[in-house]
Amino acid sequence: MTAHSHPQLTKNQSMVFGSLSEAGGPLTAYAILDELRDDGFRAPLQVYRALDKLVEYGMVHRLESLNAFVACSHKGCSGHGTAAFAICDKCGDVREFMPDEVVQSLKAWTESNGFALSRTTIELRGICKNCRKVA
Amino acid sequence: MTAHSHPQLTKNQSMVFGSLSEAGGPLTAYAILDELRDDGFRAPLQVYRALDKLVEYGMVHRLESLNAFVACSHKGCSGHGTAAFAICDKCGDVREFMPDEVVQSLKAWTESNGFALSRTTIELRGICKNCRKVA
DNA sequence: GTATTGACGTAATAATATTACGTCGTAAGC
DNA sequence: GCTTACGACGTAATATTATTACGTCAATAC
Ligand SMILES: [Zn+2]
Ligand SMILES: [Zn+2]
Ligand SMILES: [Zn+2]
Ligand SMILES: [Zn+2]
Repeated sequence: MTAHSHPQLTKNQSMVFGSLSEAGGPLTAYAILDELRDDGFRAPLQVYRALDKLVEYGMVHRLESLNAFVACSHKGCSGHGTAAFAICDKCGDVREFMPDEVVQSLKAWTESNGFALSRTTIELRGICKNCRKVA
Repeated sequence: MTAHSHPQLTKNQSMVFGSLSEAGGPLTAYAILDELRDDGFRAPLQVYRALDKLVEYGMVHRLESLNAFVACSHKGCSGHGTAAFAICDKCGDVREFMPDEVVQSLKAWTESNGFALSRTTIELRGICKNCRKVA
């Protein structure tokens, strides 16, 4: 499997990914479980196992500050560099973006400090443009 | 209270802050609770309430990717700009730094996207310099 | 003095995540 | 063919993290 092909998903992985894609926003593991109960899901572990793989494949991102998961906004994506997330505390909207400069700058820090980087979390909390207008 | 003075801490807040300072690294809320049982702490809420205030005062930071808390490494600090954290997955060491360029760059993004930023999480996971030497 | 406020104590519960153990199907290895 | 190894799965139990609810108390504001 190359960096730009989808791995073959199992049934459970497909269903979890489908659930997240349809949602169009972040869901917690237990919210996904509830969505999929009618499809035969019975236990959290079924969800967590699928999520582990989907995150590994780069198709789903974990939002640490929400304890939630979101489908990658890059459609058909099977992995890309570090992403950042702007999370609206009012409407829950999540906007994924690729902050290249930021990543470069952090990389420079890790290199000059001998830190072997494996994973980066960048999450911005605040109020999105839309919600500010409504205010 | 100014941006650079310590607020007067309550007894519980002092104890929680003391516990975190002594630890010299991240602790979960329940680890703090265990530390403080001999001092009369009985329930999680006592810890969470103190942590809420300490985080508000900028004396303690929450590490989202660990669900843990760490005393600000800037001694006597009562609040500063956005910090970043390099977390070693081997030894658990946490290094706090101020990535000014990164913060500037993220700020630029928020401004050009109409996002009203309130809080920023930047956490790097990997292996620290020391642990790489030992390997 | 009374009302408001903020910190506190305690119990109960909710929400998130993992460990443990057994099953099944498939693909190698021989 | 037989066996072994592996990965995904099902289920139950449990661990870990966080919040809600409700009452007390002391300090301050009016
Ligand atoms: Zn993505
Ligand atoms: Zn919004
Ligand atoms: Zn700090
Ligand atoms: Zn280390």
